Amino acid sequence: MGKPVRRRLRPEARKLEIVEAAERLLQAHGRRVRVEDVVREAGVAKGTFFLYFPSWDDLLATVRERLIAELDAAYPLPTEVDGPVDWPSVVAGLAAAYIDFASARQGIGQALFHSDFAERQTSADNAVTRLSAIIRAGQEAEAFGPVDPEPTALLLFAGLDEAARAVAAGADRDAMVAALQTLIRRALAPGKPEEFP
Amino acid sequence: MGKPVRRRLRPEARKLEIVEAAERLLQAHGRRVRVEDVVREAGVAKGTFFLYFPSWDDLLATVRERLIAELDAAYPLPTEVDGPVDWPSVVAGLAAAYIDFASARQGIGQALFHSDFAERQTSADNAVTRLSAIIRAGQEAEAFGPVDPEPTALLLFAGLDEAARAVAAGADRDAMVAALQTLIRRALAPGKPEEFP
Amino acid sequence: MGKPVRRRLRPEARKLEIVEAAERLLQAHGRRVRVEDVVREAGVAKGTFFLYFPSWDDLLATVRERLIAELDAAYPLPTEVDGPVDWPSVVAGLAAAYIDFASARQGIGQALFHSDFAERQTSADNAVTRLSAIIRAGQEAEAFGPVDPEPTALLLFAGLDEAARAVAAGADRDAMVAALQTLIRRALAPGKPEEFP
Amino acid sequence: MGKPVRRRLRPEARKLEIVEAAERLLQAHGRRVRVEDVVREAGVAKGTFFLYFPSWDDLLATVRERLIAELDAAYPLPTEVDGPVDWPSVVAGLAAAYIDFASARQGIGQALFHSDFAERQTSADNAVTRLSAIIRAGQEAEAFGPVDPEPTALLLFAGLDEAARAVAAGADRDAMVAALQTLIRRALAPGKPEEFP
DNA sequence: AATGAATGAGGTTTCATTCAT
DNA sequence: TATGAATGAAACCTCATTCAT
Repeated sequence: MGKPVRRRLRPEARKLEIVEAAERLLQAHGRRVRVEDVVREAGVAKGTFFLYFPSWDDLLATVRERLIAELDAAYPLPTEVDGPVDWPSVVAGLAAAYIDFASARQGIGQALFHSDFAERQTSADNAVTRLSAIIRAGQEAEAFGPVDPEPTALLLFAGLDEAARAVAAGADRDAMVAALQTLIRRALAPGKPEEFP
Repeated sequence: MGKPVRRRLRPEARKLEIVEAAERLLQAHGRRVRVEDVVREAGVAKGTFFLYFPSWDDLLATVRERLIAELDAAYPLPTEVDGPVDWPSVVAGLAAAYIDFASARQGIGQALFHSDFAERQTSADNAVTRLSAIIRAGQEAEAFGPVDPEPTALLLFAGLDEAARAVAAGADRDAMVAALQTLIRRALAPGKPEEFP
Repeated sequence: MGKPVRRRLRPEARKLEIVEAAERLLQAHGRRVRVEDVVREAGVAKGTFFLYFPSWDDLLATVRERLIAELDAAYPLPTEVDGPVDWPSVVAGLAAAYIDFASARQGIGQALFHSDFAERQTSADNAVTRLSAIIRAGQEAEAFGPVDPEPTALLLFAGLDEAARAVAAGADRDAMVAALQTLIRRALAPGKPEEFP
Repeated sequence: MGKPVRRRLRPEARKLEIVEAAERLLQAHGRRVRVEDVVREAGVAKGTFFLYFPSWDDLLATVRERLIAELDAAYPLPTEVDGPVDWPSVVAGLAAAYIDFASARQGIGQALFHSDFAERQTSADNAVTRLSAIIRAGQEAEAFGPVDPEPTALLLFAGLDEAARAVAAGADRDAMVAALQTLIRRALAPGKPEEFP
């Protein structure tokens, strides 16, 4: 009721409002969110959306960048730290943190990584790359066994992702975290292949 | 006058033709397949499709059931076999087999498990259940360590699924299988938790 | 008032209804006509339009083909006729006929030949080609002078087109026809170049 | 801090900058040019455009006036010259000049004369009026035959326009000019109607 | 006088589903 | 049982014009 007032904002502020509106909706409804929904949530006209995002995919790309930046900021790699690193603990800690982070952003993850958008992206697969870097670092420190880093990182990350989804869907978070940490410990434990039957 | 012959088939036969046409197309084109495509491939009219499948989702459900049945048939649980089972080898063999099975059906998997359809299903998660049953059986035979069967099965299955996708997308199949088998061996190896740092 | 009845027609009949509706509107409003207008005029749903014409351009292409076919049918080339042809009279007659034909279809002509659609077409320029064929035929019969057929046909056709537009816009039809016939007679009259100062 | 300097110009100067920017773009891209493009090229804000031109059509009207003025300045009527005028040569010269002038401004011509804008204008048809004045003058000097000046001017101008378009589109300029000059010579040649079969 | 953020009606196209035949 | 013509609700995107600053 009452005509919507035309609020004039600085471009970055307006763009941010739209992205945040989109994130709220994506979080709640995942892939199903449409431009129409976002502009209603953000309280702007349809044209305003396309003023800041030439296409829907550009919005998703922006959300994706923000998500990755947020993740990077929250859980920086311990590589740079001086002194010996307790790699098993680091990885276990990251795993728990990732589950909490990703399960709280399940809808966004779905829209970004399990949609047509994902197919169109030539994903740098940052998360997997990160994980395989950690595995290599741990191997160099002789904290981890001689597993093949890239495929193993891919497999473990799939587990991480699935765990987050399960937690978001209502699974027991603590059991999930425990299982994941056990899995990772065993997967990366030092020891020769033949010691594992 | 060139009027196409309307073949009158027994309902199950007609339904089967449609499902098989759908499977061929889903295999090739995944989520992108439309009703239009299926009826053309099956050589039936559009209305006929909805005669046998009240909605598109019902078709996918049927495809899903068949896929699971096929998997069950191809890789029956070794539980029933008499005599001692070499659990590690069984699991390793199943892993390789599953990758080959699923990577050859990547399009179907995408349409079934990574689409809006998947969301609407209250998946019984048969495959995960199967895997956790195997883990339990191995544990009873003291071939596997004391991991939590359900979550571990979920995580390992996520890895299996991702491995199949990667192979379908062109990754090195043998490296993938090797990494997966190593992961599973280590994950399920006997031994107390404290032996894994 | 009252829900629109769903009339089921044979595809050709329905397609024809849509084309004819489009022609009526194009005739009246030229380039301004939109899909929305056509479906309202034809009394069909929007989807029905795209059932028969994959895109708006396909409709225009169909209208174009019909227009050219109609023109060809109405004014067949006299080339095939036995016996000597009175070329000047033939051309004069065609000119008058073309003006009447095209001025009665001005809106359609605009939509087809003076719009973005025209730019997208690699026009075979049928009308100009026809005219230059006539000029060549008349030259072979020594009824016309030694003008360059192609460019001359292009120029004369531009005159024809403009004349039709002027008549459609309200100009004196008879004066226009007379001027055009005079122009053509003089343009094609036998005689060497130097006889024209 | 990098804030762009707002140049305060006399209104006519600012308006001129916009028009010239528009002309450059129209020349290059014809009908496709948008307000957005013009303001970027002119280096002004969008609102400024509408300060000087109440609507897009007003810009086009201004461009049109300038185009006609430029044409008038470049090729003044020889009417005012003392002494006998070689009318055929004058017209032939004008024809060649017009083709070169117009083909070099094809994009502008398209935007002005073959667009929705053209429809909305009640064109004074200056160019045609000019041409018919020349024909009358030549007739008074008994250099031209007894053709109807207005319609003939309209038809010949259509030819001129089409020739320019063809040349801009890549046709052989010299052949086009020659054909046009021949056409005009023959169209206006002295002689009674009955001498042309 | 000048800016540029904001608007929103309007345009084409897609496709699961319906229903007259 | 079978057909396939018909539907219409979305979906994304454009751009001349407005107006708060």
